[in-house]
Amino acid sequence: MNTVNAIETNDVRGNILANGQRIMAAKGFSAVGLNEILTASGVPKGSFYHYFGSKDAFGEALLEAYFEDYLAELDAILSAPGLTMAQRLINYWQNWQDSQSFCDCQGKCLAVKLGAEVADLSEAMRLALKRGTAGITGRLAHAIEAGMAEGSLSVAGSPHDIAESLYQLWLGASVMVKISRNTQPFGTAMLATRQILQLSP
Amino acid sequence: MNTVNAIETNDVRGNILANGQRIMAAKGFSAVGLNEILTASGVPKGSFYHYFGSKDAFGEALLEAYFEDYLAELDAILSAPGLTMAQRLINYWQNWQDSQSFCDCQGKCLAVKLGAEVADLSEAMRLALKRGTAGITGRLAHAIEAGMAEGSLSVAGSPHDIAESLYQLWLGASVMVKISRNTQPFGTAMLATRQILQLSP
DNA sequence: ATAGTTATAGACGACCGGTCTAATCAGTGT
DNA sequence: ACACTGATTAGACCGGTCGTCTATAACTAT
Repeated sequence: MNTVNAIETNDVRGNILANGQRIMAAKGFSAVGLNEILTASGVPKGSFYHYFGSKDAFGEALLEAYFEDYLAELDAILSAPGLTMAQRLINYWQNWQDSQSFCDCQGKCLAVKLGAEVADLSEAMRLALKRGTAGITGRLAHAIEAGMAEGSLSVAGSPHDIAESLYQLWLGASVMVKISRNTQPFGTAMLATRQILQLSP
Repeated sequence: MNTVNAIETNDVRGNILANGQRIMAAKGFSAVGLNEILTASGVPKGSFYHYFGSKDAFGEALLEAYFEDYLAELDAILSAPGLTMAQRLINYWQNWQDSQSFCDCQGKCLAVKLGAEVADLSEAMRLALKRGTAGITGRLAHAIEAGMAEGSLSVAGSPHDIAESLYQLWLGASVMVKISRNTQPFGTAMLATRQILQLSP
C-alpha cells in the first residue's frame, strides 16, 4: 500500500480507458466485447479484472474519465479571454458540431451514444451520466446568467431551465445527425439556440 | 404464392414483432438475444428465420412496424376535432411525455432508445429510423404551417426547421429523462416548446 | 387420399461473452 | 543471492450468441 493513489492514472489503465472510449463511442456498450478493447490496447485479457471490477465498473470509470476531460474543455471555452459570454456559448456549440461530424457522423460524445442505451442497463453508469450532464448544464446555466448580467444575451425564463433545454436540443440534434448521416440537424439546432438566446441569426 | 400479402401481419410474425418492440424498448438492441424475444412470444427459435432473414432484418421490420403505428397515432392527434392546431401540437407532446414516463422512465419510444445505438450499427435500421423520423417532422411541419395559417401560433423561421428543432428537443429531453430518472426535463422542454411556438406559458 | 407447399420444432455448431483461479513476474529488504 | 510479497498475466471455464440444418407437423389443392 505504498502507492495509495500515487500514479492513479496508471499507464495501462489509462490506455484501456482511452481505447474503450474510442471504440464504445463508435459501437456502443453492449455491442463491444472486452476482447476488442483489450487487444486494441495491447493488454492481455486477464489483466482487465486487475484494473476494473467488471464491465459495468469499467463503463462507469469510462464515463467519469470522459466527463472530467469534457468539463475541463468546457470550462476553458467558457472562460476564453476577450469574448462575450454569448460568443463563448456559441463557440461551445460550434465546437460540439465539429466534434460530432467526424467519420460518417459517428461523433465521439458518450452522452449521445451511450445515454439511452446504458441508462436502463446499469445504475452505476446511469449515475455517472447524471453527474456529468448535471455538470454541463450547471456550467451552461452560470454562463447564461453571466451573459445576461453583462448584457450580451437575454432569455425568457430561468437560466437553468434554458440551459437544460439547450442541452436537450443539442443532444437530440446529435442523435438526428447519426440517423440522417448529415450535419444539417446541427444547423437547425443552432438557429433555435440563437433564437432562445435572443441573438441575431 | 396464393397469399402474396394476404394476411401480411401473420399472428406469429406480429407477435414476435410486438414482443421484440417491448423488450428492445427496455433493453436496447445488442443487449437482447433472439432467445429472449422468442421464448417471451412462445415461438420456437427455428421459426424465426422463416419470418425474418436475420436479426438485422428483424430490427428493420420492428422499426417499420413501430413507426407505422406511431404515425397513425400522430395523424389522429393532429386531426382531433374541435381544437386549434396549437392545442393539437401541445397534446402531441403531452402524449409523448405520458408515454415516456412509465416504469422507471424506461419509455417506449424506439427512436429515443435505439437511435444512437443502432444508427452506427446497421444501415437498414438506420434508414428505417430516418424514414420514420422524417415522417414525424414532416407532419409536425405541416401542422405548424396550418397553425400559422389559422393564427393559433406563430414561429420565427421556416416551419420545417422549427419542426425539426422541436423534435430534436424532445428526443434529447427523453434521453435526459432516462438519465435522471425524473420527468422534470419534459417540463423544461415544454416551456421551450411554448416559447418557440410563441404560446402563453 | 395424396402431393406439395408452408410452418413449426428444437438440436447443433462455431464462436464469443464476462469471470475467475493459478501461475508468473518484478521489486524489495535482508 | 535469496526468499518473500504483491502486481500482473495467462488461459481455462461455462454460459449464451446467432444462425443453420434436418425432421416433423399442418394445410391446400387437385
